[in-house]
Amino acid sequence: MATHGTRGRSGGRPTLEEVAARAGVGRGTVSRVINGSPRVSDATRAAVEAAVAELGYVPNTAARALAANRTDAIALVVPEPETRFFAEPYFSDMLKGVGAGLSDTEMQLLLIFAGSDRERRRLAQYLAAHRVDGVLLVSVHADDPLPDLLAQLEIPAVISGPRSAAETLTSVDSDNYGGGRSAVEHLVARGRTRIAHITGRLDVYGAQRRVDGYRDALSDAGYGVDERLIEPGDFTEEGGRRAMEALLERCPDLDAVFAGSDVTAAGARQVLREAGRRIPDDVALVGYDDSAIARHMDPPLTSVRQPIEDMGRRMLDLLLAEIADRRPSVSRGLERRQVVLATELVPRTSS
Amino acid sequence: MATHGTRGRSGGRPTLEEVAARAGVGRGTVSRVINGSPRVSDATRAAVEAAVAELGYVPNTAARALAANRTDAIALVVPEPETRFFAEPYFSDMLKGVGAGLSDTEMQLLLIFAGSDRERRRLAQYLAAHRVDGVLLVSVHADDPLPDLLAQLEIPAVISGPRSAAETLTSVDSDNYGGGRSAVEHLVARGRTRIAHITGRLDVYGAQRRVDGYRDALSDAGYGVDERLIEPGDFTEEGGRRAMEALLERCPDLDAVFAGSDVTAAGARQVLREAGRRIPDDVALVGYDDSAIARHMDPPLTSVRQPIEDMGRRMLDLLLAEIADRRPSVSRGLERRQVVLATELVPRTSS
DNA sequence: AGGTAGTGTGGGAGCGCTCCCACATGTGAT
DNA sequence: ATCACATGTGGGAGCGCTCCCACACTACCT
Repeated sequence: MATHGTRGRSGGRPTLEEVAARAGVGRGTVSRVINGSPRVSDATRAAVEAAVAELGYVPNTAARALAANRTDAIALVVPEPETRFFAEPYFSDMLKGVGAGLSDTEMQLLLIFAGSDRERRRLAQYLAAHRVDGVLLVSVHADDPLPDLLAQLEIPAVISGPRSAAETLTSVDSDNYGGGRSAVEHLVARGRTRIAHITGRLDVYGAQRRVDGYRDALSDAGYGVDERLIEPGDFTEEGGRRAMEALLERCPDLDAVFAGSDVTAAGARQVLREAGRRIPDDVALVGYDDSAIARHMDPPLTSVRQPIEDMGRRMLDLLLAEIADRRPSVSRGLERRQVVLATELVPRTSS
Repeated sequence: MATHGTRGRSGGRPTLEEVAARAGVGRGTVSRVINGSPRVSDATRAAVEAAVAELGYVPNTAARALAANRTDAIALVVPEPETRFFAEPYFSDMLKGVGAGLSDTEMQLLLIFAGSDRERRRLAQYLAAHRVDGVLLVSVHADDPLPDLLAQLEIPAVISGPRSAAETLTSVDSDNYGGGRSAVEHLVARGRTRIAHITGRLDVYGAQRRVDGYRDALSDAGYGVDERLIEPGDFTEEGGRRAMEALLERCPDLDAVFAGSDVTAAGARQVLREAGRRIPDDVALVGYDDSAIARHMDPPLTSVRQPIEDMGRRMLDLLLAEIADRRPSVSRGLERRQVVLATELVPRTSS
């Protein structure tokens, strides 16, 4: 009997070995049953399952992780301060989609914020320790080093919104170009001719694509693109206000505004109000995201809906597939996947 | 050379053994340095640290967890659907406090929602597998079985808001009784005499305590307690509306309302408006939580502030202490701790 | 000189799994 | 009967740590 190394465990949790003894089989067989291997006879499987139930056996994750070199956990990394995470419905919707997909799985989801430098260092450490099998990365800016770190560590990752047209990571995105187009086409159809655009942060690729859509739709409609009607914003309300003020001063004759986000639109709306412009009579307003704020705005805001929850779901599926492909089985260098989901314009009374 | 069990590791991450070889010391010594044991000479420590840096060594968490029987992770369990979590600033503030405290630590925080039955089963499984060293439990109702499960599994836990006066778990709470009192005292000082109360969910102990404070403050002020002025709510806006309607019908002469939460106050405000009562001229209104909504309400809402972020911080500290006390060292059955933090009335124009 | 502490240090044993080789045993084709 | 091959099964080895015992060495007392 080992008087050694028994370290205070007092008949604690049952182990595989104990289940095996109880079921009258070997350790390997129990492991096979637990992991759903088909190479077990029905009778044996039943016996093992009975033993598991009787003993209340629960696998020891640490031991499994050590032996199998995997963690059964993935991380949702948000390279933003927590405040933004809670303020923007984008993130919570995405989380909802991921969570829904995860509930069919044994996988555990970790939510990691990497807004500050300190948090980023922690994250780097965390990833270096391979404490997750894969990473979902949302809201990444063009110059973010995180994707490269992930690649270097050979950690499967899926990104929401490619960093550029040449993105190497698997990505899921909504059709920002099409979304931009549809907003403008809608305004054109409503008879607007002087359509301004307050962009999102231009170091976010999706924001650029919306601008592209805006330009092309205007060209296609036969209106030229007046560069003075384009003003950079940053997705925030304050940014929307500033941009709207600049636009109003520069082009007082504008009759429509396509804002880079609903929050931006809210900022623009305030300035328009203060300037005595009625919405939609004098100026039509279209937002982006179709978040709760759009429905509650006065007047309700026309907005371009992104299927964010679906995006989360798709990201998860792709990540799980990539993780599965790295497992002992064959590593058939998957082609890189870039999934793009359609957007949809939701018309309301602001336009 | 082992041709066996080498399982595809191709000069992967360095191990303790490799660091030891590099530094010219034994495995145990490296472990001691990594874990900050004082029983290492300065020269040896320096040599090991150099080797660690050169090799870029990062401890394998799974191996550590297996050998030491701990996970270096704690969970923040929210027994609510995710939607509520994002909707109520209470949770995000608490998360902020916990996160701040955690950044000084090696501990990892997991956010777990247990709103649905399915999620609760998953959680139970998760806890049974001892995948966390401790649990922070927020927003627990009186009949929740979770605390008992935790106790049975002998997992250290700290609860925000005791379930009753006889709470056995370590808890951190704000002074709900005092908060209730201060709201009423404030209204009395403002000359109000017919003060109604829309309660919170009464299966939440804190909501009961606010009622107690309300009653005692009224008694002390020399006004009796008119039971008809007390109407149960449930912390929601809709509940506030319903309660306010009932109150107005039953006691049209009321001149003040103390609501169980800011959101409830928002609901009450709507009904008061519709009934043609001016705030604060006809009816003074006081909320609870001092959330963002209080500042943005029209008119700005007087509210009782709870130091939620501090509460999160304190909960974390207590949990870490409890975890530390279970470690190999002496287990000196700590006295149960019930921490109560002060609340503060923030007067605004609604009263 | 002989104890008796206290420091550092090395390394064996073991944590509870997964992986995989070895070995049955059971088919069907030759 | 003989070989081939699939199907089940047991158990050794090893994942990378922590814990702790054993054994130096050094002091500092008797």
